[in-house]
Amino acid sequence: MARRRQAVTIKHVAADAGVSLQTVSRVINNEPSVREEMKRRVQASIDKLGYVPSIAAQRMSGSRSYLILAVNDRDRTIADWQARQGTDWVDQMLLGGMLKCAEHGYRMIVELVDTHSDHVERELLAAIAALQPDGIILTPPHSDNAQIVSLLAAQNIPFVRIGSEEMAPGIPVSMDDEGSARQATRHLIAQGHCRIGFISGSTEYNLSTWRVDGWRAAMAEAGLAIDGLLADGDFSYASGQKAAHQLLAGPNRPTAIIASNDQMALATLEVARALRLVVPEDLSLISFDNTPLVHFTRPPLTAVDQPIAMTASKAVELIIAAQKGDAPPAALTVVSATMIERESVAAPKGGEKIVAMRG
Amino acid sequence: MARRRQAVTIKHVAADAGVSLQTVSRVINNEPSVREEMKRRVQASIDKLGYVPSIAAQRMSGSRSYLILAVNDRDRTIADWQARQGTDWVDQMLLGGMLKCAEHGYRMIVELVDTHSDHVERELLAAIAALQPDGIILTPPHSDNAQIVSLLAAQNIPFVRIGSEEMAPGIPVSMDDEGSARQATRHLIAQGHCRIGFISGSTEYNLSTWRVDGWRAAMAEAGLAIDGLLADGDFSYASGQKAAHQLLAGPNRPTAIIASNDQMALATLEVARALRLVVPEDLSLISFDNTPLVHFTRPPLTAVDQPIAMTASKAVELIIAAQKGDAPPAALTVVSATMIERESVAAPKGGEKIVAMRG
DNA sequence: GTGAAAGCGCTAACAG
DNA sequence: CTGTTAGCGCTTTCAC
Repeated sequence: MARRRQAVTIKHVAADAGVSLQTVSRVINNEPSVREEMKRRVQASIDKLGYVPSIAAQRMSGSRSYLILAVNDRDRTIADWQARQGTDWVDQMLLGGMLKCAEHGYRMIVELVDTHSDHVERELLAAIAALQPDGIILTPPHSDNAQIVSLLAAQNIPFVRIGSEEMAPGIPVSMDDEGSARQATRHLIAQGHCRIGFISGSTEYNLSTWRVDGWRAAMAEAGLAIDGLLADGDFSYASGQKAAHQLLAGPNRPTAIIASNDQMALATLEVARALRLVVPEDLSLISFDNTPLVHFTRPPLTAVDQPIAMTASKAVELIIAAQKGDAPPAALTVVSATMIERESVAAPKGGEKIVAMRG
Repeated sequence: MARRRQAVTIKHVAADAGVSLQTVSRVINNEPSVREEMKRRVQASIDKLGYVPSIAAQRMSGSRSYLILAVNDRDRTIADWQARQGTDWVDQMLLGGMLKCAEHGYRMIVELVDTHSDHVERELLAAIAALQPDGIILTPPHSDNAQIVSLLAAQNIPFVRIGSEEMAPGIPVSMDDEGSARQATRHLIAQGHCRIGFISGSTEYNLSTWRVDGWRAAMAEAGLAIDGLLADGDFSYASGQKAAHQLLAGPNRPTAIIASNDQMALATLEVARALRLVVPEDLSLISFDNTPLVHFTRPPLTAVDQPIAMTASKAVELIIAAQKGDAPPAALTVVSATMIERESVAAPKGGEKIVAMRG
């Protein structure tokens, strides 16, 4: 392949505008110390020649690379892509993150990294060395991986930890998992439910714990018991089936269930159907994440939306700010989740409803 | 932000191994003219120091950037991401393309470009100037956009046109739309269907035409009439509703329908339900693309899978080969699609079946 | 086969 | 405010 060179460089612009390279550079980087008239003149040449700075050259000379790495868990991401069940985490990251990047002349590069492997360090370091990104966005379960976090801190590279609340190095951005779990639980309580089951997610993810905590808190504040109402899952469909069975097959079953993700909610729906329980008449159901599949179930699921796009967008903003030298936010950044009401929730049958209405 | 420099550079490796920069460079690029022993010695230092070449520096000195651009239509892509209906085109591109890139030390960057706008050229040129990618993957409808194609050809940059069959500049890779439409139609004919309706896609996409052609060809080879059996859609749900209505509401309606994408198939399913037609008993249905939603409909849809991951992977291979100087394939590269059978197809009721069985 | 020199496009540091 | 100088890390000549 022929060796391609930059078609039009800063030199051409400088020559065309009759100024030094430096002045052009200053205009490009929007530095204050340039006269308006100069600025205009240079900008005219830039537009005329269609000049665009080479990020490789910019990076070389020690400034920004205009690259932000979005680091996702390799196994889970690939599994999701292959399963084709509609999990659109990466798309939502791109939607929020890439578009925000574009606004500022940055690009987002998706990078897959094994959380588990003993060569996490090597993988990450290699990506950093190769790309020299201006910032890194960590997603669960990386966000609270001590090894990764300390490595990044040592590299002195701005990074955001999505879905984290730990005040470790890097900027944590929470998606308010506990709050939204509480909100969902309260919603069911307000409908008159007293026995509300909860299916938890993989303990590898801290957000699993927070979601359980939110449910627990809401139940407690309403003075409701939770014995036998918590079932363990791991986000997989199979684990959801098992958990739903455990919750629904016995006596004194819950009148409502919250599942920690959509796959497990789907599983619960199937188990309910098999048990001849009609949703929402016999069983109300709320799921977490609000991935595309919630539209297609019968009935469509009321779900807590995981605000990934918004969070990714926020993460990019925080990184660009950090890059500019701004201090990170003092308080935890929280992007709040909202619950999308569909058709899987109703008041419970029978007396419970009345009790609640009186209360 | 502190100015970050490459932690370990080629210099460190050279010093450690006691050789010149040049030799290290040769080892990195796997050039033949290095003695085995030297190579081993240098490699040992590389491993020891954890050296990874800086892509920016490599790019600067005129060699590869190890970056491949995957160019998608901005409006459509963003609309899909926002709609959250499970369209996973980008994911599948990443699955196939990014993983193949990783095998060769490349990265894939997703880029969104407006097909329509008058500044397509500027957008693309800007991306090329900024990133200096080693290759570009064009997706429909860009793949047959003459403006884009000639621009890229002029840039002397290897590019693949996915979903194209035109022998224009760049390397076309077909997903065999006509062939798979023919296959789907034949499948229905083999089940005994004689009146097979077809809902076409947006004419902005050439593949829409090919899919129609495949259906037409299969109908013709079976000696079946197609009058009143073709309805125009544009890939949207709404257009699918309209087309399905047109096909199903009149007299002498088809016993089977092929929709040019999943959204329109979904719409057809709803229209059929409204018309009290049971799928597949009263109406067989085959859709195109096989996006996640096909799992979740009632019944799950038999669908022609669009082999995006495989195609993206192939595209990356072709670009890397071109980059190395290999000649592009002489013949059109075809990644064949397969039909995934689910539960939306059955033999038609009544006489038609018998006729077909006799034939 | 290996090494030394030059330069890719840009910016940081310093002059003026 | 603007221009000059010196690299950034690497690969390409070209010598040896």
